Amino acid sequence: MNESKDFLRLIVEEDLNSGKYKEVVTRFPPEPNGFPHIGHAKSIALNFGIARDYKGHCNLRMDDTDPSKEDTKYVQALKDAVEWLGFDWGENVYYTSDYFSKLYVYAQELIKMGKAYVDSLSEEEIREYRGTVTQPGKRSRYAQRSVEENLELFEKMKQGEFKDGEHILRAKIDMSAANMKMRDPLLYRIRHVKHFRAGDEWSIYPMYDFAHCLSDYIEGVTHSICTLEFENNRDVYNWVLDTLKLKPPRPYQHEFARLGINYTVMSKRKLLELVEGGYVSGWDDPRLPSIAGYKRRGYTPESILNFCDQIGVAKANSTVDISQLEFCIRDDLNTKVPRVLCVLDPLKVSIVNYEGSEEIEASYYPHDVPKEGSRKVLFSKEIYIERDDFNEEPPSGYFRLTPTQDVRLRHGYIITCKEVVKDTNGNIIEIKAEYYPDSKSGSDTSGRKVKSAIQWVSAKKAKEIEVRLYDRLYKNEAPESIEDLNPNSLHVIQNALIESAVIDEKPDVRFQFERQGYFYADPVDYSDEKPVFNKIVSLKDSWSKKKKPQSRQNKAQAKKVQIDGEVTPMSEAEQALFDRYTTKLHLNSEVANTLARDINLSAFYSQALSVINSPVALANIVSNEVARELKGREISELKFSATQIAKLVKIIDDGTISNKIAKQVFEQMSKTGKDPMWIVEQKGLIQISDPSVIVPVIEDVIAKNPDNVAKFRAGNRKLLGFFVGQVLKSTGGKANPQIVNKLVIESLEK
RNA sequence: UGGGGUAUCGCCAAGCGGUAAGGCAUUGGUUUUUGGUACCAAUAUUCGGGGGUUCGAAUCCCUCUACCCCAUCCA
Repeated sequence: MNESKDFLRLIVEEDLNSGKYKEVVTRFPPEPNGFPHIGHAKSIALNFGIARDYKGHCNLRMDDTDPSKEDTKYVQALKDAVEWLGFDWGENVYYTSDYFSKLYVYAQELIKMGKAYVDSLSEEEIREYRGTVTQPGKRSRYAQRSVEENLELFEKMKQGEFKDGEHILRAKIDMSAANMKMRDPLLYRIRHVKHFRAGDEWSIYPMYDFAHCLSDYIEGVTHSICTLEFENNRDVYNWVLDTLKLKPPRPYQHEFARLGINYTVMSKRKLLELVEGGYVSGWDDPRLPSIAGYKRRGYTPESILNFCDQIGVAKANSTVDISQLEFCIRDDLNTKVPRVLCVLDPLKVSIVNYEGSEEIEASYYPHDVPKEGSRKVLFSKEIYIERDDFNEEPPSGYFRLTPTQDVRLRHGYIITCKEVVKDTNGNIIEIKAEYYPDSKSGSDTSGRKVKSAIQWVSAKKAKEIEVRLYDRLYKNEAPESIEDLNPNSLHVIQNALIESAVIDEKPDVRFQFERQGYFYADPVDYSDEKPVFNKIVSLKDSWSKKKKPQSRQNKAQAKKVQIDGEVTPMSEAEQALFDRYTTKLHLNSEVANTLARDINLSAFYSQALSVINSPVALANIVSNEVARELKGREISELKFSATQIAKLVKIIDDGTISNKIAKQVFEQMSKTGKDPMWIVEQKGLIQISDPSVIVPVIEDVIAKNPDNVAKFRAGNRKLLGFFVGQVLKSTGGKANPQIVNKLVIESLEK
C-alpha cells in the first residue's frame, strides 16, 4: 500500500510533535443540500482517516447555514454515506445551526470592536462597490454608522423587522484588498425562511465565511481541511478568528484538490440535473458516482476506501482514470465472492450422444481463492452456452468452440461441434454436439487438450433472470453537458439464464459470473419471481483488447510548443546598474539581472561589497540565498547583516569552509543572526581538504557498496553523486566536495 | 489585467541538494479447467520551457509558459 504520507498528514504530525495541539480534531462538514458522491468519500476518508491514524476524532457537521437549499433528507443521505464507509461520528452529529446563538454573540462582538457594520446598500450596489479583480472596490456610505446604531440595526434584523435584502452585516476589512474575499465580506443576511432544524426562530442567517471558522473553533477543530476553491477564503477565516482574539488553540485551514474522475461528472449542479431531468433513475442510479449509486451498483465500501487511499491527496487539480476505481472493486471482490455460471445471450446446444442427467459438484471458488463452498450443477442433454463462445469462422487466436475446435464446459465435459443448425435467415439457432464421456472435469482420462473452458447452464434447471449491464454514463472523457451522455450506458437483458443454485440457495448477494464480471443482486428490484442482477464491473478482458487495440493517441507528438513571453524591460536605473555589474564587476548577466531588478537586493549587495571586494562570490550568494530570505520582506526584517554576509564570503574565499557548508552556515545565520565564523567554530564545520583523511573514508564507502561500484564501473556515471554524497555524509558534510569528487573518481577507476 | 494556487510517465502520485518510489493503464512471459487471479519482467538519461548558483539541481535563485480558483446576500 501507499507508504508515503500525504502533505496533510505531514502537517498534522508536525503540529502534534511541536505541541501545537495535544490531540487532532478534524471534521467532515458537508452542506445538506445534495447527495454525497465519491468526492465526498475522499473527504470522509481523509478527515476520518486522519483522526483515526493520529488517535484524535472527527466530527460530522452539517453546514446548514442556507435554509433555502437545505433539507433533512440530505442529512440522512450524508449520515448513511459516512456509516456505509465504516466511520463513526461518535455521540452526535453536529450542526452549524446549533451555534446560531453563539455566532450571533460573536457578530455583536465584532460590531463592538468596530470591525463589522450593517450595510444597507442594495444587492446590485454591493456588487458594484466590490470592484473587479483588477480594480479596487469602494466602501459603502453606511460603513461609518456608530457601534450603537449597528448593534441596534443588527438586533432588529434578528427580530425580523426588515425585509429580505434590506440590510446586511459585513466585516470591515479592506475594500481595496487584492484578495476579493477580503473586500468587506458579508457576514449575515436576512432571510425569512423556515430552517429545517431551527424553524422560524431566526430571520437572519450567518454566511459561510463567518460561520465555518467559528464552528470549527467552537468544536475545538485543529485542522480544518477543505478543497482548493476555498484558498481565497482562508484569509477571511484567519481574520475572523484573529480579530475576535479567541482563546487559543484555534483551528487552521488547509486545502487539497477535489476528486475528478473521467467519463463522469462530480458537481452537485450537474448531478442534480441528471436526476431531476430524468436522465437517470434517481440518486441511487448505479451509473451515478453518488455513494448511493455505488452502493446500489454493488461496490463495497472497502473498494471505495481503497480507491481513496490509492489516489492520494495533493494540491494539483487532477482527473483520476476510472480504471483505477474498477481495479479496486475487482481486487476486492476477487477474493470474496462465489463464482457461478450465467449465460447472458443463450445459444442452445444439444449433446446428441448424452442421455439422462447428472449432478456435478462444482466449487464456488477457484483454486487460488482460499474459501470453501460448492454447489451442484445439473448436466443433461440440452444446455445453453454464450452465443459469443461459438464461432463458425473464428478469427485467429480464438480459443472457444468452433466446428473444428473442442471446448470444455466449465466443471463438466469436453464437447465437440457436430452440426450447426440455422434458420432460414442463416442465423445460428442451435449447435448439435457430442461429449467425450471420459473427459469429465476432475476425472478426465481422455488426454484431450482444449484451449478454454466456457460457462453453460442446463436447459432443464436454469433460471431466467434480468441482468442490467452498465457502461460509463458519458461518452466523453471530460463531459460537459447532457449532450455528452452515452446513449448506451444501460443495457437490460430480460432473459439471461443462470444456474439454479444462485436463486435457490442464495449463497451470497455478489457473484462473479465466470468469464464475465462481478454482479450484484439488486437490493430494490430483486424478487424470487424476477431476480435482477446489476453488473458491478467486467472482468479484465485481454481477448477483446487484442481484437481491437485501442487507438493510442500520439500524445508524444502533440508536445506543446513553448511560447516565450516578453520580459518586462528594465528601467533606466536598473539598466545602468546592470551594465555596471556586467562590465565593471564581471558578474554574469543572469546574476546581474536578478540583482539589478530588485532594489532590495542591489542595496544589500552594495552594502556587502563595501566590506569585502569579492564581487562575483558575493553576487552569487546575494542573488540566490539572500534573495530567498528577502522574498516578500524588507532588509530590516532580516536577522543577518550585509557585513555578516561579507564575512561569510570571506571564509568561503579563503577555503575555510566549502560552498556546501556555507549553505548550512547561512541557514543558521538567517535563523539566529550569529556571526558566520562563530557558527563555524561552534559546530566545528571547518572543511577537510587533506586527502589522507578523505581517502580512507572513500575506501570505506567503496567497500560497503560493492553493487554500486560495479554499476558505476559498468558505466552508470550517475552514481558519482551517490558516492560523493556518502563520503560527505560520513564526514558530517565537512569534506571538501571538490576534492572528494576528484578522489572518488580516482578510487573507482583504478 | 490584480490576487491566490498548480505543473514529475497515458492517469494518479512520492520526492524537501547526493542512484527519479509506488499504484493504475499498457506490453511481453510463467502458472491456470475463468482469455480472470497470482507471479516475473519491460516501461521517465529526465521532472512545463529557458537561464543561473553548486563538485552535484526535480529540489535553491531568476525568468517565461500553461492550467485552475476569486467580482452569489451559495458553500
